[in-house]
Amino acid sequence: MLSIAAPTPAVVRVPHTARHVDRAAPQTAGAHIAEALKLLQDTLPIQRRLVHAGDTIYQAGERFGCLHVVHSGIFKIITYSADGREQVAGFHFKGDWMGFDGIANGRYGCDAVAMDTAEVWSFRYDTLLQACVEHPELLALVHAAMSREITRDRDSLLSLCTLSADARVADFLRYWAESLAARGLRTDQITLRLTRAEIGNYLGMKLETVSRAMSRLAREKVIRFAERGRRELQIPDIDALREFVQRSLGAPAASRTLQ
Amino acid sequence: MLSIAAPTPAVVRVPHTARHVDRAAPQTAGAHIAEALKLLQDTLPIQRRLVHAGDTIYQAGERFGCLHVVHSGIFKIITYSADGREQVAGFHFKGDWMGFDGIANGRYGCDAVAMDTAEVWSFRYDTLLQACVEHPELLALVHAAMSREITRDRDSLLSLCTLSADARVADFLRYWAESLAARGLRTDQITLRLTRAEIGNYLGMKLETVSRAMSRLAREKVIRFAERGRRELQIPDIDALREFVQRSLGAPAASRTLQ
DNA sequence: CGTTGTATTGAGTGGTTTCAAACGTAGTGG
DNA sequence: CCACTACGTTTGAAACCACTCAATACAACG
Repeated sequence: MLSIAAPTPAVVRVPHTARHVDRAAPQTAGAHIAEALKLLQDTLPIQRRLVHAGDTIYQAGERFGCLHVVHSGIFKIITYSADGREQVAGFHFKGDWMGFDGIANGRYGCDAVAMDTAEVWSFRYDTLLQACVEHPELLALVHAAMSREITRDRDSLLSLCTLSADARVADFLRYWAESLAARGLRTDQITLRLTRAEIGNYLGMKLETVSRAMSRLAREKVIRFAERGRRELQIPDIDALREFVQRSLGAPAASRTLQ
Repeated sequence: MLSIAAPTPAVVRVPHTARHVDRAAPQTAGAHIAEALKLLQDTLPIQRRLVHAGDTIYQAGERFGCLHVVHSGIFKIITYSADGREQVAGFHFKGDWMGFDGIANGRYGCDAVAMDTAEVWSFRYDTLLQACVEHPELLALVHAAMSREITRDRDSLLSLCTLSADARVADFLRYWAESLAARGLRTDQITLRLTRAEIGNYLGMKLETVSRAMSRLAREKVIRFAERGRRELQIPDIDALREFVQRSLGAPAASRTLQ
């Protein structure tokens, strides 16, 4: 009997809400990240690179040799299917690593593209491994980053599979705002450097659906559009986004749960 | 799975051992996996565990301490959202590692549940790290496994976001069959130890939709149901599944591409 | 043989997509 | 400065795919 449906966690579960809120404390926000970057700086030969919006750090199929850490800016990850479908697979903020997917078969499996002016630190994978022998903290850092990426991917999957279009957009904005907050960046006035089409691609819906969802979110005052264009928006209260997701879980064709 | 390039591994190779007889294999199928398991056996104190269908290896929230490698059987991974939604997030076959998600914050982020009688090898993470200092191949093994998991998660995302329900089911069956084939197991007669509800949960659709999709696949002779029940099925030709996916890409609401 | 859990199938509803038009913003050059 | 263009966004109406509800069928088990 596989009783999957028991929703009451037998063990202590760490809600992702708690994780991020901890780091979002005004002073300590981004503290780990700063430490991590410092550790890298102290133990490895770094190749710094400044890039502009649209520049690619690496491309799918390219020979793997380096791992990359975001020092500033935001990057998007794009994967391709064998038949050419393209998919925005994730985003990487300050302190995030990129390129892990290349380790297994010696070639990168996706593109990493800068979304604005950014700085990235690159390290040769083999020298990184060597340095890890003397500095175990370094290895711990890498493993934690990979672990987080796996967890994050699963969260995306969960959002995709269980939420309606509107809720998915809300959840995406929550994720984006929290990612910024965790790094001590402003969340009340954010500028998405993504088109509706890209957001839709990432969330598995069409651009019109994204647009409609955001209009609805604005109508319900969960987000607000800035004066300028519809590209920058304000998120007065991140919890309001969470509540919106909860609300939309009740009514519509949402419950894609087991049983 | 990118069509782009030949996968020549740049990572440290384990020397070929003469004896690695994986039962019923086209010679090389499952060869690395056998090697990997042997390496583990030779370098680490293993805790072997036999489990039955429904048994959990670890649960979300439980303190992280061990990594686990599937020696036989198939496991499913289940994640939960803060509000209790549950999500089948992936499957692990022979040679696959489980538990990476626990590294980052010291607690597992999901459940790992056996789908049939299975054997799992468990290792304490800290002793694994120690062994890696003397055996760099071991570290390469772990990193490759994490890397593959990240890539696999992205493939899931891509399938979810760009394929119709029917195509998603076909793609899932292709993935399942290939996972078996890669380990030298039979693919012409497979028994899914999943309910339609679980498949639907994994693929982001309802059980009825899964059922209808499979009926359609059977009608088009891409799959065949065995005499017994509708649980075991035959896949005469894996490429037929691939072609079905391609076919369904042309017509319907499929092109969720950018631009 | 009834019970239970799972699978199949149909009919109707509804959420997303599709198609289409209009609007806003930014950039360019007359 | 104002066309003019290009690109992205918004919004509407209709079509479609997947979901919901419901009934039936099937297999395993006590």
